[in-house]
Order: sequence, then C-alpha cells, then structure tokens
Amino acid sequence: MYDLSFFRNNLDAIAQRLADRPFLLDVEAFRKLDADRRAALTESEQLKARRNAESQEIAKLRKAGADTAEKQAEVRHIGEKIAALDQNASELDEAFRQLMAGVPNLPHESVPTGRGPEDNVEVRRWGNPPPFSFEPKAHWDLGPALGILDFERAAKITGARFVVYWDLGAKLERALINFMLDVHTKQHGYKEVLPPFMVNSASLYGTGQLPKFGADLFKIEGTDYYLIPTAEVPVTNLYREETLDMDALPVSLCAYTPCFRSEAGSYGRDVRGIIRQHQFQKVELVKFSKPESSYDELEKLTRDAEDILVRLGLPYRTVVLCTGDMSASSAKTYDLEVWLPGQNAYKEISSCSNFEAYQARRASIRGRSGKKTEFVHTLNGSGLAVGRTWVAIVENYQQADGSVVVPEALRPYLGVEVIC
RNA sequence: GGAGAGGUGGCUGAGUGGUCGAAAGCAGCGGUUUGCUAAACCGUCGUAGGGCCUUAAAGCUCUACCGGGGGUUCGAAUCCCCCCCUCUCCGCCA
Repeated sequence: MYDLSFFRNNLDAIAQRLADRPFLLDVEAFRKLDADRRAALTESEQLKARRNAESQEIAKLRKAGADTAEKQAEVRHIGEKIAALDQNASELDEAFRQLMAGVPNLPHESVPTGRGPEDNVEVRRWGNPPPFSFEPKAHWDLGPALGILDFERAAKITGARFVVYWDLGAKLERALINFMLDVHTKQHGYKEVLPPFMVNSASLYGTGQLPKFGADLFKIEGTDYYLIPTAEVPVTNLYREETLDMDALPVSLCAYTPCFRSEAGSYGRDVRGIIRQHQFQKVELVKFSKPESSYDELEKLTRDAEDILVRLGLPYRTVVLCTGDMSASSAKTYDLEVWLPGQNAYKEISSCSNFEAYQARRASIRGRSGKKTEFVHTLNGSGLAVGRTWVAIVENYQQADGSVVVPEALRPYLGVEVIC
C-alpha cells in the first residue's frame, strides 16, 4: 500500500519500476478510476453539506415555532439523491481500494533487476560442503532408517505433506527451537513473544497475505480465523493501529510458532521429504524500525539469522533476490540458502525482508517523534526454519553408518553426541 | 455456552435526537512569569478523504469517523437491530 499523493505524483516512474517485478500497472485505468472516484465523492459530499445546512435550518425554524413539513420533504428528497450517489461512490472507492491493495511494493534501488531465481545475486558464502568418503543420503532415507522420521503414520493420521518426528528426531526439533530462541534473545537482543497460532482476516490484510494470497492459507470453517502461515502475521500485527515511540525503535521481537501453508499450486515441487510441508516449525525475527535506519536493520537481522547457521557449522550462502523473485510486500529480500548434501544443492532456509512502510501503512503502525507522526518500517526474517535446519543437520552430519553426529552447540540441548 | 454491566479523542471521563468533533481534567506542544527546577497563567492540541490555493509547505473549506455493520429520522455519540470486544457471576474445560 502506498501513500496516495506520492503514488499519484510519481505514477509513471512507479509503473516503470514495478514492470521489473514484473507487474503491469495500468496507469490509464488508475488515472480514470481515481478521477471518477474523486468526482463521485465531491458530488456526494457537496450534497451532504447542503443537507446538513438545511437540517440546521429546520432546527432553527422549529425553535421559532414555524411549520417545517415542506422543508423536511425537500430535505428527504436530497437524502434520496445522496443514497444513490453514495452507492456509486462506494463502489468506485472499493474498486480503487482493491486496485491499490493489489499493487506490489516498490523494489529498493539496490535490488537487481531480473525475472526469477536464476537472476538472484550471491552476496557471500560461508563454510564448505563437507567431503564424504561415501555417497551421502537424503534425509528421507536417513530419518526413517534412524526411526526418527515417520511419513506413513503422518499420512494415516492426517494426510500427505505432514510428518511425525519420533524420539531423538522430536527432541532435535525441540532442541533447535530452544537453541535459536536462546541465541536471539541472549546474544542478539530480541524480545521473545508467543502469539496465537490463528489470526483474523484483518491481520492477514495488514501484512499483505490478503486479499491476493488467500489460497495459500488454511481457514477455520465458520469463523474469521486462519492458521498462521508464518509468525510474521501475528507478531507484526501486535502493533496494528498503534503509534509507537519513534525514539524507542527499533523494537526487535522473536517468536517460535508452527506455520501452516496449503501450498496450493506447488504440487510436484519438493514432494519428497520434509522440505515443503503443510505444517512446519519456525523461529521468526521481526523488527519495527525508524524509516532512515531500516536498511541497516535489514543487514543486522540477516546477520542474526546467519549466525545460527555459523554456530551450527552449516555451510550456506546469502543471495539478494532480484525484482522478479521477491514477494509482493517486500522492498528488498535476502535469502539464506543452506547446503543440503542429499540434494546436492543450496536450499532456502531463511528469507529476510525489509517491507519499508508497505505493511505499516496497511496495518496502520505509526511512530511518533515529537509532533511528527509517520509510518514505521517493518522487517522480518526466519531465524530459522526449524524443519529445514533439522534436515541440514541430518544430511551434513551424517556418517557412513547412517548415524548423525550432533553439532557441538546443540549437545547441551540434545544431551547426546550422536543420533544412531 | 448462560445471565448481567460496559465500550466516547494519547489517558481519565461528561454527554435531555438538533449550534457535539464532542464538556472537564491529566498528559503533550508553544508562550508569559521565574536565577534554575517546580508552580501559576495564557494559548494550542484527533484521524482520514475531497475541494480551493501553492512549485511545495502552510492556510481556507467540505465530508466522514464517539467498538464494527445495518436501520429509523429533515437531523443520530444519543433511538432500534445484528456482530465484536472487555468486566462480573454461573456452567464447561487443558
């Protein structure tokens, strides 16, 4: 969502940059709808002004004891006209609102122009893929063999794209959650929150999942509640319709939640293993920042997420997403990709974004500094996706005999040195 | 889930269907006084969207908003209906 006057005044430049996403902004349609809407509003408002004046006139006449029946009939007639005009105006306004809500964010000037993943730019790389004296296996072979991952029973009790963790597999997931939360709260200065795992539609609108991406969500039948697709939604919306103290920013929060995604339209991608599930666990980082320092905060937040991978000794690379690969709400996004020997590839494990004021404007999250009030900038990033971290550990630390060595940093949490 | 009470500006809190965008107090902001602080006094102080005027800001003006949505009326914070939320009591429950 944009500032309207900014949008109007820079329409052509905005349309040109949005074309890089690619998003086709119909400039003429916008101009026409905007003009029609304003004309309808003006007409209706002028009539309302007249009605208000006449009504007060009636009040005066009545006080003076005059008969106002005729005037009342006249004003009633005005009211009927207003109703018709308002209907038209609200239809135009709704169409305009929908048009605006569907326009993606403007990519930051530092974002490379490109069409898809192949145009993303690697900015750094850490660690080396571990050398194996044997053919490394994928986690969907290692997990079931170790008795810590169970796809069959998950399919029985729920369905496809769900999994059951057993024994040390379950404990590894829990250890990772605690480890990540501890590092972020104790080392990186985040405050922990535990939000509801369901949110209402207003929250989803605030962070941009609605109205366009409802198909990716699980909705609770007969309610306005949805299972959260990421902690970003409840945590960013904590301050929806609130005004924060600008001088107290940034506010840095971290939250563990499960995430639920219907993954509609993703059939055929990552069908094996637990890379893409309907439910997965995640530790999320969220920041509310002053506008002028939000890009510094994005760098810090990205480093905070990377630090988890470093401490776990997992090789990764950081890429900046090109215009064509970014989510609609984001102005700039870094993806962290962890090395997975089982797939012989780097795979996304975290996505760190600066939304600038795009979400804040939709969700009405302001900051006040002295007399001035303006929208804050919101950021978030996975710190990290727990399930994919689980996969990375199992695949990178696998031994020839099928056992998995536990990374040093995790041993206090897991209580064992080897999963076998 | 049942019964009752309530939801008004940053906060507290008034508000007989007509001059109420809304009293008053607090907080905030500007100023006067004061050696400084405090106090006192004066002024100012909501948000959004139109229109006029501007390069722009400012300014002037209109409309809407008193939890949300409908309705009654010439006119609704005030009356009616539905929904949401909070509090108290009861029931159920991890």
